[in-house]
Amino acid sequence: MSISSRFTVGVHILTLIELNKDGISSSEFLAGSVNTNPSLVRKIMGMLKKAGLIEVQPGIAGAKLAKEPATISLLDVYKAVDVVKEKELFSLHDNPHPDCPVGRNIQDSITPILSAAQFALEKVLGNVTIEEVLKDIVEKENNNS
Amino acid sequence: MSISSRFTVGVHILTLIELNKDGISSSEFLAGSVNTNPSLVRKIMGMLKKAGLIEVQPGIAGAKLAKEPATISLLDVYKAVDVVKEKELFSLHDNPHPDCPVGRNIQDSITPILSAAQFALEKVLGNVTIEEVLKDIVEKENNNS
DNA sequence: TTAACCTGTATTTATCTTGATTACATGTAT
DNA sequence: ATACATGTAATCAAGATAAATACAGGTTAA
Repeated sequence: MSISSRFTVGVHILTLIELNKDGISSSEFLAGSVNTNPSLVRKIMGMLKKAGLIEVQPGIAGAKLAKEPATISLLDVYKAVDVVKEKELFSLHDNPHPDCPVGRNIQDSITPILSAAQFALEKVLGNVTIEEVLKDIVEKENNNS
Repeated sequence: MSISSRFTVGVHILTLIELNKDGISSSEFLAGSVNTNPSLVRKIMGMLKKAGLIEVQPGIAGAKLAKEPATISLLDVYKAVDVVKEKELFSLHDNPHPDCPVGRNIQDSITPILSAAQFALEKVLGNVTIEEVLKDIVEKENNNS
């Protein structure tokens, strides 16, 4: 199992909007770069908008970042597109048997560990911004020219 | 999306095998505590056996840990039951468009970040052992008696 | 040896999530 | 009024999970 590509697509979208800041980033334009359909892009754009990361208006082509790219972390995107519910990255098996010492305590025992693991993952994502991703891409471009 | 309960069920199974070390931990016994069916338990037991974490023999009832519980980490279990493939916790969207600077570089740019995040998660799991989980459960039992 | 019981493994099925696709209502601009 | 964009819902196929069933093969005890 893996985390929905909505997350990485969201990062892709935000990065491209910033790179194309002087142009018009319509859902069709973005979908072309991601290689998916405009509807999915609009759906993700809706989530990013709701989270206050981009500005889009009905009827008007193009999206812009709502904040400086240096202030948007990958964690912001991760949470915006709702790929993993709070404290639910790991699934527990329901209704372990209460007559067994392990059964009646295992969930309380391991939940903090699982939360810590999830938090460690999120912390890494929180330390990287859209600006850094874009800068890295620009560098890669320069090295290959 | 969430990570299959095979992982947490695996932890449950190993912990109970150790707690019940003087008894016989058959698949039916374990399934009763987990509250699932013996077939699923045997399937997971097969994975744990393959990973060298438990000892089971065809036809002979009961499983035993193959190593000291202090030497089995949750990361060992996580890898044994194969819930997340190597470097594939996050999914990337296939075939971004090569004519776009973002499209042709985004995957190389964010893959190291995603790997780092996944590694951070795994590190937390690697720092907790079955022995610690069992000890915590025993403590919880004592506090509630 | 026979009967009872266990593990190992395959298959089937229902359920859920994802992502692709289509459709269309609503908003904007020329 | 026409053309085009966003917002959103509905549908669909594909893939994964876990429950359930079945049975082959191994072991033990009577």
